[in-house]
Amino acid sequence: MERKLPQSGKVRLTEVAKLAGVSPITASRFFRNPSALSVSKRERVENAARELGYVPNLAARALASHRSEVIGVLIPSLTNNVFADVLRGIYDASEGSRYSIQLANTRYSNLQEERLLRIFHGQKPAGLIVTGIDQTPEARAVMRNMNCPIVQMMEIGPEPIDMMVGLSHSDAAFAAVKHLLGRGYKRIGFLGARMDPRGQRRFDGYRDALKAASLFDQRLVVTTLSPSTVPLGGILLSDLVSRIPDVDAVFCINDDIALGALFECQRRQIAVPEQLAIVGFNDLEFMASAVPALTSVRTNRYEMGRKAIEMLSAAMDDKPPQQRVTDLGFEIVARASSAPRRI
Amino acid sequence: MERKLPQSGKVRLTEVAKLAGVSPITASRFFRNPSALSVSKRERVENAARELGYVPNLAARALASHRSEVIGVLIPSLTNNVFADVLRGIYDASEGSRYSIQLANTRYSNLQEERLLRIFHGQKPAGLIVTGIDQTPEARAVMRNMNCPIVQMMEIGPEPIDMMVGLSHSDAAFAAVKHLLGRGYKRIGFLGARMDPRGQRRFDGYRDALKAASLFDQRLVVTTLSPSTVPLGGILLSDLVSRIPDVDAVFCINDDIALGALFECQRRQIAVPEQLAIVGFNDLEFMASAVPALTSVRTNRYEMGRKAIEMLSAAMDDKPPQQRVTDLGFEIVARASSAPRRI
DNA sequence: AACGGAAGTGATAGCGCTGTCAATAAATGT
DNA sequence: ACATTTATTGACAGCGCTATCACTTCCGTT
Repeated sequence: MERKLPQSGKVRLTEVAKLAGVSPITASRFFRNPSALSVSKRERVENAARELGYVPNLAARALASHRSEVIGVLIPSLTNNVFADVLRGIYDASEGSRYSIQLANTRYSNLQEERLLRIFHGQKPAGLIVTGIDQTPEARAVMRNMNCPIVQMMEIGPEPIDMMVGLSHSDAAFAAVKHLLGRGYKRIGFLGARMDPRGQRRFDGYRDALKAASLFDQRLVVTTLSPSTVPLGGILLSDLVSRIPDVDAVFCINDDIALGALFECQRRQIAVPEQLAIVGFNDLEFMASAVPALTSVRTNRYEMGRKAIEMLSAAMDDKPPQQRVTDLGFEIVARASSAPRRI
Repeated sequence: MERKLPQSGKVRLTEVAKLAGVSPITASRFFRNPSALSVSKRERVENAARELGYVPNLAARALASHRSEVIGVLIPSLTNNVFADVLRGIYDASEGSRYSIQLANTRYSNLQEERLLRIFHGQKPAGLIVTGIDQTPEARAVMRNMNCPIVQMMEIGPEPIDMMVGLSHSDAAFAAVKHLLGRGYKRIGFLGARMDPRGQRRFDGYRDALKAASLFDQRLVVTTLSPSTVPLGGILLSDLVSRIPDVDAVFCINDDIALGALFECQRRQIAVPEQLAIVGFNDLEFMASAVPALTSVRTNRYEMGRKAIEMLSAAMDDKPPQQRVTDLGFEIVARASSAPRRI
């Protein structure tokens, strides 16, 4: 905790330059753009840096160069498995680049999001990743002021702030329900929790698919604003089957709810899929293992994280943007829990 | 992306000071330690800062003060549910403080950990949180050089680098296996994946408990270095029951493996717990929902994250350390999957 | 041979803030 | 009334790095 003593092992760029026999600025260039150096100096600096164990002072770099090498990432939840995969993609892709990730949790709150954006704004990040497409006008205003490339991820929609990578949750839900309809199910319930914007859009897809088949019935919809958990899936299912005994399938807003619903069926001796088909959303790893294996909608979450960073990197390096909106799509992974209905 | 033009809204501390009619250093003090100012100047600076929308330049601050307000956090995995809870605790506790979290993923690699520590070292973090207690001597050397408070979390053990918060995984595993023994199970298998240090320690607890009862049998142990997943739990269980048909219980290295094992039992029509008891580790939310509900070892992960930040904060504010090592303990949550053995 | 231009290098001057210590004003004690 | 703290404030000097521009080669051209 002492700060007065000169740190023993402190190695500055100047030391590296001295050992390499070049000026500090040349040593600096080695780290920014090695190809600008002659081969001989490049090697000399490289060796000197290694020998001394030089670690650049990022604060000094940021101060002198007027830009931090930070990518801000705003996600609504740290608990939700879905974001674990996205974050892994983000961290993997950012590794090796000179950018570091600054993560913040909005907790599904627009106000929190605005607050965090203002904080990021002061840090002059090199890039920004936000979740979803429902930022408030105030939040959008802050972002436009930030003067850095921005990726909205998880979802795609109209009016990107800058760039987008994700999928259409309503299309995906629509396809999942179509799948159930195609397998002969007619009384298809909806189990929803949290009901954040993406959840809402999944509901929209569900509703539209059923309306198109003239099979929509509001009584089949069970939702809550509580966060999604596996136990909650059981509760929602209980509510549905006790009210509507003839329901023959459920589309769950995500896999946790689907798993909870499956367990509840096991508990109530409801045969899946003979008496009730189950479809989830996201295709987490456990879906394939469950008994019966659970149908789900695969989303490319890891890829989404990677792509977000790639799009940002390209923009930060002033590369021409390939496309502002990347649709990573989805895939209905049909498993036993939605086998074709007999009878 | 333009950097040549003077940023329009750039407000420096100097501007704030000028508007407030004080020297820059006084304005600076307002942000570090407002109580050092007279009431009148304090108000003047506060108003000036608000009026101009001043946002401090963190890079300049870090450079001048020789310390960043960053807490580095090293975790081995972003996918593992366990860390989601810990991270939530960390982010929740750090919110509102002036510290920001810098997260990095070691991927269960000591080399990565060393590399990341060196990077952090260059950033002069205000504090550091690392996972586990098995840092290499090199990593420990870097940390000792870092001149900031450090918390090792998840586990406790001898020779803390600085502070520790966690639990004894061997004690917890020992207790879990004792629980099974107490319920009348005798041929207790071990399903292990990843086998990171904490997994190893859980195995140690398992082995010691069985050896104490003279029931240890190496053939009951099935492990792999592959990462834990739910499907893998099924594979491990298959291996075990096909080789050792008379196994009557399994202690799983974590809940994902336990869930996979349960599904495999359902698939093979092995009655749980009548033919095979199952115990997991961590008590993730789904354990209580499963059919039958799965016994597990509850660990206080969220609390662990919070506590790590609290310990760091206290140390960073030069508060006297309460205790260097905090044992958050564990609790055996007995559920149907380890009901007392009949017969 | 003289020239323009590219490639490589270095000198200078800060970036915006805070540590340090000196200076002043106010408060206290004798 | 005087000396001596104590509370406030300011001047100065950098933190470690890089933007900028100027300078030196060393080419290939005409």
